[in-house]
Amino acid sequence: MNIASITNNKNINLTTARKAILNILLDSKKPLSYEDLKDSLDMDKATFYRNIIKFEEANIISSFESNDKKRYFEIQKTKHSHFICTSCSQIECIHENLNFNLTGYRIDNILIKGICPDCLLKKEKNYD
Amino acid sequence: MNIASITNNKNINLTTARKAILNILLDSKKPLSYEDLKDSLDMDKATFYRNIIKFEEANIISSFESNDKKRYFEIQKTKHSHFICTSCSQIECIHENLNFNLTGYRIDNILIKGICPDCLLKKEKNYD
DNA sequence: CTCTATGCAAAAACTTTGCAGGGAT
DNA sequence: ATCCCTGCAAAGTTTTTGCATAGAG
Repeated sequence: MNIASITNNKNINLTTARKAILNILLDSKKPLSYEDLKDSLDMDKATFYRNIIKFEEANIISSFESNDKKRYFEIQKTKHSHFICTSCSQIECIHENLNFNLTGYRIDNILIKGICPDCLLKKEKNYD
Repeated sequence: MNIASITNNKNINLTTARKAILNILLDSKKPLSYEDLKDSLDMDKATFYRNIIKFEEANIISSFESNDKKRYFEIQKTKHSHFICTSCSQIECIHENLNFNLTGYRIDNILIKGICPDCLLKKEKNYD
């Protein structure tokens, strides 16, 4: 998987800025926020966000808001869902198949919020 | 279901402002944003948001960000998930049981993003 | 040349914080 | 008397917009 194949037939010029964004997201194992990305990116935030809008319109990347109120971006290399711990704000990719039938809907991504096993254990220790 | 039973044993004084917020959310069939609520609420936004933080800490209400970048609040009367259409931004409550086993996790709510049947049909008509 | 992409600065949208006054116990 | 709650104004955070310049085809 490479950025040329991703942007193929999508009407997206692969500028230096766009390549930089896509390459980092492609290499990353987890979704990244603008804050995570900005030090590695040599571009203005306006350019970043404008390109993000383009990528999302073209269904090249997807984003979701995490517990820390920041938006996280990713290229979905394989179909997966996300678990967000509302206690420690950790984001986990869930590769288990979550199957349910919402007939007629196109499902793009699934966000599950709750408490992760680690935080659940800590809670038990503190309050029991 | 009433607000007194909801706040029972939760260390939350039921002030006028708090009753107002909870009553509206309790009556509503769908999640509401601050913008949806503000005209019906006679309080400053600071008071609103401070109380929301309290309610969330007490697990009385939950919130999620929708496609319009706004935060939507609700009291979960019955366990359900939400579907957000990234095309028309509509929020739907999904009462179907989504079953998968994430052992060790506490799951509080599930957000599904995609395209709703109406928007899918419109897309087909425009582009086929 | 024309169209698209970029940087910079300013603005926008939503939420939070500081502080001082009010109310309840 | 203390503690919690509130309003107002100001600040904070993330994202978007306007405008002028630079670059690609």
